[in-house]
Amino acid sequence: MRTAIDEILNPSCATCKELNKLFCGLSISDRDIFSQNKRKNIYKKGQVIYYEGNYPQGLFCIYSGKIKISTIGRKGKEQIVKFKGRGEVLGYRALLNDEPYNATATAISDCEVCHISKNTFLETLEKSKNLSLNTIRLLSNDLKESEQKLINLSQKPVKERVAEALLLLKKHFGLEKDGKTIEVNLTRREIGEIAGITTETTIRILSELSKEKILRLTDKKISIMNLQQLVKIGNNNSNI
Amino acid sequence: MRTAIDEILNPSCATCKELNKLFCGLSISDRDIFSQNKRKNIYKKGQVIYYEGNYPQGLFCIYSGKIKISTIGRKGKEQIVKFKGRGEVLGYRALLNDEPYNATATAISDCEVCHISKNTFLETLEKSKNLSLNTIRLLSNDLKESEQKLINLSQKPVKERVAEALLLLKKHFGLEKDGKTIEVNLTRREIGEIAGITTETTIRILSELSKEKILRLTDKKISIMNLQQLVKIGNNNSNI
DNA sequence: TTGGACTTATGATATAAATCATTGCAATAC
DNA sequence: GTATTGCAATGATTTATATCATAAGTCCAA
Repeated sequence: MRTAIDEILNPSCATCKELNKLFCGLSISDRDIFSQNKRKNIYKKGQVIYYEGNYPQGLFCIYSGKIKISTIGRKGKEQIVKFKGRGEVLGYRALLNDEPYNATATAISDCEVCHISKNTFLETLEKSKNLSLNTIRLLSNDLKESEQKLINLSQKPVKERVAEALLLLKKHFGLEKDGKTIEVNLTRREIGEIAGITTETTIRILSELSKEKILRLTDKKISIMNLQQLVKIGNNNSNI
Repeated sequence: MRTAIDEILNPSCATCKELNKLFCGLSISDRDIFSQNKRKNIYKKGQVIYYEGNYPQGLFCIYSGKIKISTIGRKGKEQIVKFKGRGEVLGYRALLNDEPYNATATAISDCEVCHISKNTFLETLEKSKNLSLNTIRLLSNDLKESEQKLINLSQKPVKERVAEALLLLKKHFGLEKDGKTIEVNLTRREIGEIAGITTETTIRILSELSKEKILRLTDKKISIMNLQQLVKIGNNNSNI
């Protein structure tokens, strides 16, 4: 019988189910298979969950914490591809293609991450209609985001890209109780890595947005004082 | 009974099956359902198969010809996202998400394109394990290409992007019998739209590559005289 | 508590690529 | 046969952003 201690050490996948778009709608028995074949691991801020180029051994599920997915581009410059938070799954693209990861996953806060073995996942995928339909939904949504980002990143000037990066952070991490401050601590360099621009340019754009009263910068925290205007600058189609 | 005329007017999906990654491995009965619920249409070069922003009514399958997928970015500038050829399927991302197309599909040569209705596809997807696993493979492969393109497009200088665009064309459309000339006619503007750069810059880069004896430019045709060098410039990871 | 390693900040300079402008050429229309 | 349009080609100019340089503030470790 499962005790409260068990639940803390290795939480049941049922606990996560509302958060997790991949496993929702799965049968009890399928969820039990996942619960029994996974382990929860701890990653400290800055630690790496998986490295670009390595082969996936399974699927990762975030139980708590925040993770960035990034790759090394030109001249060793890091490019942040996306963020993942509580309840989200990572590493499935590489797992499904049976290919090396093409990006590195790094904890940007302390994290608890479950790991489901490759065989467990792939066998269940073969059996479960719901799981494969959920996977299709997840992938096609990722594809949409990636294709949209492609256009944005290659065609928008830096100010719009920074605005967009901030909106992305807001969408993904939410706001503090004040309803204005983005609930994440990132350096200027990391924000630049989302927008694909240099640190110096990022700093300049941020202070420009601050002078325009669109943002307020306090310590590492960024508060959105004029969301409407920021959205207008980012003029982005979806990340409000 | 199907006659030869039937086959020309509305070819059986069985005919395409080796080419088509989505339908391969499907049961006879599933393939018959597709065969019976589709129509083959003709599109002349330059005609549009579907428009960005419109809702999908079904799935398109290329029986013959070449199609470009593009979107309108900044300042009305067109960005070519990818190409599709014989046997390939298009429009599934939007169909699966039940969202508007986020790009426009245009014939770049005369085409025959089959159309399978939305319901037929989605119902079969619910029923057929093979179809959903194939869909997953297709999507995860698209996702990989899109994520890779993201890094390339945003970080590489124009010369590398042009080299890459040419390699992409070679991969997708192949070479003529001489083993050097790319089997497609595109304007300089269109090549620029693949690489995300202006027409003038494209022309300059192409003539530079021509001076370096890497390319030979004759009329609209582009011949790759030094593939090794072109790959080195594109230093791309996968599109050889 | 001092030194080192980051991070923010800002100015000066360099540079890649866009934009603007012109010309010639080939294909198509009148 | 001439006008018109679209594309290739190239030069001159502009502009956005990267790069280089410096300084001050902050965090952490020894």
